[in-house]
Amino acid sequence: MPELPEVEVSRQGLLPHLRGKRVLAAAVRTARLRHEIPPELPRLLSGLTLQDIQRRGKYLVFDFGRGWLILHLGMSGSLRLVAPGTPPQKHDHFDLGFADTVMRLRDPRRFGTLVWTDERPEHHPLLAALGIEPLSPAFNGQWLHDAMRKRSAPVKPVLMDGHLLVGVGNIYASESLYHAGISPLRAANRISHGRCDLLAVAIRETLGASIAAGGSSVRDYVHSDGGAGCFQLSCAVYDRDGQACPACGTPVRITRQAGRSTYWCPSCQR
DNA sequence: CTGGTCACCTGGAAGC
DNA sequence: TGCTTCCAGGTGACCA
Repeated sequence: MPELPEVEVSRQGLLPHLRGKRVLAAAVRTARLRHEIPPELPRLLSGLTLQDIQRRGKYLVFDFGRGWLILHLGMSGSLRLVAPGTPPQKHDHFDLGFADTVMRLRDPRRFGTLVWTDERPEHHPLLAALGIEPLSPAFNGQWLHDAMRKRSAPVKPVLMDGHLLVGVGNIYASESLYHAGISPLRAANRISHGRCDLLAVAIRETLGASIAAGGSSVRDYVHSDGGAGCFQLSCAVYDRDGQACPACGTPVRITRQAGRSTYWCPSCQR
């Protein structure tokens, strides 16, 4: 499920409930995620106080001052807060237990990741090679134009390359290109400066609007079933194959790129 | 280096 | 109803 907005909404929803609290117990029920959850994790976490929760790309970093828990939700992961004693359900793989609440990780497809590090997390192999944050001030059209200069692949899969920029997954790649009026089939290095400016703005605004939409229901998101809250923003083209483009009415087209579905308006996007 | 394909895993929807 | 097939919001290993 999660692209950058969903991860950020989770972070914002969890932080006020967990910051400054001490871990009473942690439990690993299923160790075999994408990377094996270290068996000693409960022992390492017990007694530590959660200082902060940061986000890097689609990763959450739980800062315990002298160690960091790095978490990725994969395709199907979600975090929720449940009352202590709540029986785990199928696919509830990990608990981080505090005195008054339990943060529970559910991930049916088990593409998620949960690792511990003693070193600065930005040096961890999972995070060290990540690209620029699209919501940071340094990300703009000029940066994008430079970064894509040597990329002759279609722009859509290039936008999804986490080594270039983080957080733009399959949904927001399609949506951002639509809002910028750029065809997903266009070679990344054949987009003008001016259109890179438009694209950078579209990426930032698409992500930002989605965070804002999810953020308004953050409490529901973490406290209820954990699934729905942040997907209220309707998409213009994503998952709308054959439906009318909101701007011109042309049927939205679906194309396969690098194994992923791309949705776009062949009339508005050139 | 770059770009495309595939595997990892489960579950829901669609097709027969 | 029940079986089969396809698809899903991520990532990195592997190959040409």
